[in-house]
Amino acid sequence: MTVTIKDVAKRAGVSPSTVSRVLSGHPRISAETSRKVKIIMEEMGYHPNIMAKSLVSRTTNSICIILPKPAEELFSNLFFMELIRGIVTQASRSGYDVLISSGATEKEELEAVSRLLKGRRVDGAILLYSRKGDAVIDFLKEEGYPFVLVGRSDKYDDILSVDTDNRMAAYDATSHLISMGHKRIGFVSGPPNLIVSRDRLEGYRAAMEDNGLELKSEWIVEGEFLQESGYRAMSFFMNLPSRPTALVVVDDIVSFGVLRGLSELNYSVPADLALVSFNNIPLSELSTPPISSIDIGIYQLGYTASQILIQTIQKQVNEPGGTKRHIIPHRLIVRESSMYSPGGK
Amino acid sequence: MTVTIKDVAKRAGVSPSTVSRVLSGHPRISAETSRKVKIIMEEMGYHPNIMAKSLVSRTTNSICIILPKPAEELFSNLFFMELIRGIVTQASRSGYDVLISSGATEKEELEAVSRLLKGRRVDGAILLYSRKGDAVIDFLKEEGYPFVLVGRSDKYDDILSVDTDNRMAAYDATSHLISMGHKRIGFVSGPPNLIVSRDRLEGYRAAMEDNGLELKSEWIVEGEFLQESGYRAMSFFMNLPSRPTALVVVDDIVSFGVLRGLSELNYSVPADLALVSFNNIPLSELSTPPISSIDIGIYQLGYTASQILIQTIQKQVNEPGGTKRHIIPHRLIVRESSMYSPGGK
DNA sequence: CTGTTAGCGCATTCAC
DNA sequence: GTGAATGCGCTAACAG
Repeated sequence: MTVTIKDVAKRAGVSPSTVSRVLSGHPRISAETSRKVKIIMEEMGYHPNIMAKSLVSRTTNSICIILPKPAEELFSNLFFMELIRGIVTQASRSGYDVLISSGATEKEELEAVSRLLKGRRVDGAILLYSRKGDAVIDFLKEEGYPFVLVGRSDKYDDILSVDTDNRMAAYDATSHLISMGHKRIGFVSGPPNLIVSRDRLEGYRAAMEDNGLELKSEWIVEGEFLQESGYRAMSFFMNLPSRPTALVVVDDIVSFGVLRGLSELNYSVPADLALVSFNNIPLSELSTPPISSIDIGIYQLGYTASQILIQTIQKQVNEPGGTKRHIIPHRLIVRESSMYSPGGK
Repeated sequence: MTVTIKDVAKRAGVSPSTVSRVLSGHPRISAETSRKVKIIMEEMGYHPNIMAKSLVSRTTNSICIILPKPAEELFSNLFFMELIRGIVTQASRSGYDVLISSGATEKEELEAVSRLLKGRRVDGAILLYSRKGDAVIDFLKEEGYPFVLVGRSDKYDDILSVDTDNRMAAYDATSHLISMGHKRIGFVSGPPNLIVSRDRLEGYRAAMEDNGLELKSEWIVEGEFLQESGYRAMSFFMNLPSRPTALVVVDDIVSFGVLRGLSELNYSVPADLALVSFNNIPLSELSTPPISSIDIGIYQLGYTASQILIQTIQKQVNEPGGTKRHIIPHRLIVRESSMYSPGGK
């Protein structure tokens, strides 16, 4: 049923090697033979067997994406799909296929990665998250497989990664609120075991300190990347004796919860509480009021991750001089949720 | 560097065939040999080469997902990611890998599918959309490759597919509005070349007719699966001499645009215009007001698609008696956007 | 320029 | 029960 090189060769009256040479665009081949073989391949509907090719070339022309397991519902959907789009687009352009993998537990995740890399099904991997003390990173680094991390590792400084400068992004977001005249600014954070939560919190702290503003621990709450987290935080914040007039929120989705919470408590945004969050998902401009957000270029993050991974794979050699950590620039999109100066200015 | 069966065999003092037999759980093998070999495999860190395995077994244990090319921004993100999650989860459980593919144009898409299937890199494919007259479907059907369509084909009745009963779903949504006392009901549709748009429109029409309600062509607008479509539709609808009091909207995302449009025109939902839409994305309950929506079980759609594809692949034989079209049940989630009866009831 | 040979790592015949 | 041989489809040396 399947048409092989051998079949084509027989039909064309040449040797299999010749056909193979035509396929790979070998230089030392007569133009006429090449043309003839190509026509016959077309006629017979020849398609190279990718597996056989990989087996002998010891390279698969494909990479894999490791989806994190947890139930980060909303966050995952919007954020990861955009990331995946970037990765798949770039990989396609470079002639690479993308394999998606996930595991129910961290152990399963590791098994999947191990099977894929050690079984030589893929040439490299992209990790879409950065937890504290991640076993998958340890494995990949130890075994020396090409991989890139979207995010930052707290353990290793010398691994390939693509990231937002989250510290600076949070600094910028906070500074914006300060420049609007806010002095009491709170922070709604994400899960403390994610590096991104910690980096953003740190940036917020730095901005507050640099501007000589008070930093109250009760103005900082931790939660998930879920709207519920923002929702719950509100009943807490608004009952504080000295409540903040503005909030930096770790993710747009959480902001949606914040908005809902405030509306139920009959507070209005931005008059009672101004808001800036992160990621600038498309829906943040559709909420009432539209949310100010730091755009981190998610698609670009994915696109770049794929690019540097494939470069690394093709280079073989790990040149020690290369940049390991790639930063995608962010920018603040100011919308209605932060357009208010307290103190009646 | 790589450990092969041969290496293990040499170290264990047995033949490669024996090791292979242990690997595949062959029955005629002495318990002791089996144990010994397994230990050595563990010690040496043996991992089967997936490519070599596929080459000889003529099966890859992987399937591919074809992402549609267009820029269906929001729709894609939320909807497809959920679908993918369902597919990947089920495939993993069945021991299958999932490959994601897309093309910039329909031609590229076809090339990718062809390369993957004909090149024997995957055993089957899942199509995530259903356009009118899709060339990819023609190809897959003609060549006899296992595939399943998430959606419905207008051309073939006998292909494997997983779908919502969109006609009935729209009928239900419309009936709900009618039962609330609405008589002038409009419909905001999606791209007319997508089957889903047409099915939902048809269900709306049927419900209107069955209830003896007038069906005005100016109450129906077509657009994209984007919030802009809903936004634009509003300035049109609300300027109609006899404007509808309720709307069935083809997708939640479009409803977001509708809400924004109405709020800018100073109309309120549901008092001035009641709303029901489809897909029940997580954010539909977060908007103000929360949107009534038909939940179509997106994750389930993906999960089922993967399941029947893999079943088909493993069965080899296409038993003619089997069900080709699988319907995932939907249900209406009533929220504030439709909780209003016109005429002051 | 072209043909011959020898594997890539594995599974599946056969023999014994 | 186990070992030896053969081939999956292809590429990469070798020779000419």
